[in-house]
Amino acid sequence: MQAQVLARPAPVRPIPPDPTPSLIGIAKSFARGQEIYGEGEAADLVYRVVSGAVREVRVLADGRRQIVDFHFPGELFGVQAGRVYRAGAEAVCETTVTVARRSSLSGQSAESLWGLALRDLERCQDHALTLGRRSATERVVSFLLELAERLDAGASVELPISRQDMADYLGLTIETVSRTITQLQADGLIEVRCCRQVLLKRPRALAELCE
Amino acid sequence: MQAQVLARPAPVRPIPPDPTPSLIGIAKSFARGQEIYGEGEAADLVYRVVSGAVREVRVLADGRRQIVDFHFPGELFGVQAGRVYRAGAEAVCETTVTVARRSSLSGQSAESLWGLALRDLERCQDHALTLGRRSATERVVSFLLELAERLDAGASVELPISRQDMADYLGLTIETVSRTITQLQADGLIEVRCCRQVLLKRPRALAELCE
DNA sequence: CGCGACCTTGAGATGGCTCAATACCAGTGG
DNA sequence: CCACTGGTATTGAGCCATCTCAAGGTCGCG
Repeated sequence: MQAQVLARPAPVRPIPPDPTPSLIGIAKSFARGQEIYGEGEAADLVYRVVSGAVREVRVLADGRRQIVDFHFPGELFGVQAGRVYRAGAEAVCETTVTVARRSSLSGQSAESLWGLALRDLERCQDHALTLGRRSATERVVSFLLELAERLDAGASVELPISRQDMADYLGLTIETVSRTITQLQADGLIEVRCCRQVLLKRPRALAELCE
Repeated sequence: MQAQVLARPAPVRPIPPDPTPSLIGIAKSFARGQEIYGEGEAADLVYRVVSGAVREVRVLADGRRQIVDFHFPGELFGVQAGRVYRAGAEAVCETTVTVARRSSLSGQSAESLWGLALRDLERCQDHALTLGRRSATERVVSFLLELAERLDAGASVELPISRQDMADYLGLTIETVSRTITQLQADGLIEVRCCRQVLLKRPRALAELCE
């Protein structure tokens, strides 16, 4: 049985690393779990995470969920090719964003906007590889490593993300995620201080696990 | 046992629907299966399909393959955020493309390039939903429907794509793809004339199957 | 203290995988 | 013309990774 000191979402430091185009907008806050916009709504606004984290969600008619991406401080989201959001966006934890009209992007250089979309695309393709071809263990490990990198967290990762969100991102069930984490700990590869704080004890070995 | 009149790839009509930026380049042909560029190579060229079809492939160290996207006539591919291709590109069948230096894109408008990347991204997110949350039957059906639409093929889809490529795109094995198609035919939803030519007999029912 | 949200663990079921055999077709060479 | 080969597709049988269902634990909060 696992020690379970804290079931609250870990705070995410508001560090905008700003490789994205500057975008002035109105600040807005969302509570944990709150919807920022819904699938199918008119996509006339674009957003940028200031602090917290955002999930982009696609849902099937029968309720199956797939999180297609997370966004962390400094990142832009809500930009669409069409006039409607293809995925919903929700706050993963207490989150603040800035909002701007989409038209306010037109002044940006082609390079910067295009680069942003391309980076998202590449991350999505990595994700597709994970979903299509990796085992449960590989999925969880690659997720932890990706998160450590994106949050610039070193070896000690504070998960702003629940087991359910991990499962919905990784195409697994919550039970499988939980069991996998337990097993990784039993193997000495990670240490789970509390369920939202994970220490990557053997990053080299972890990286080898997923390729 | 299935009639199997033809195991050759179906030809893909060279119909560039040209919503993409005009891009003059040198024409080049590739044989079925031939590599156009490899994962990790310097990404200084961009390509456009003239006829045929192209697959973008990510491969794990142990050989597991995931096709992250297909490209059909008129579509651009090979554009990267970084300086290196993140996925390899291969000709699915006899294919001709035009090639240009990446720098030749800089004259294009922000809107058009950006829109292209965003469309690819949205398709990739759909793909992630399929890989993460749909059953084998749903995957195959959504693939057939997507292909019918992208090839503008109506109800009679000529697959330029082998069972193995379908499997590698859908995150399944070739056996599962084959069994699924057999079952769809037994259910009267499709008719397989030869293994590369599929008739969607009840498109409505098929669409309902995957959402 | 009791409730609700979240997480873990166990036992059994199952969808898709693995391994193996067979079939079909195109091309090649005798 | 046939035999043979290699690439592709289909089918079957058994297995296993993950899912489902169910129970219990931990924490934060009213």
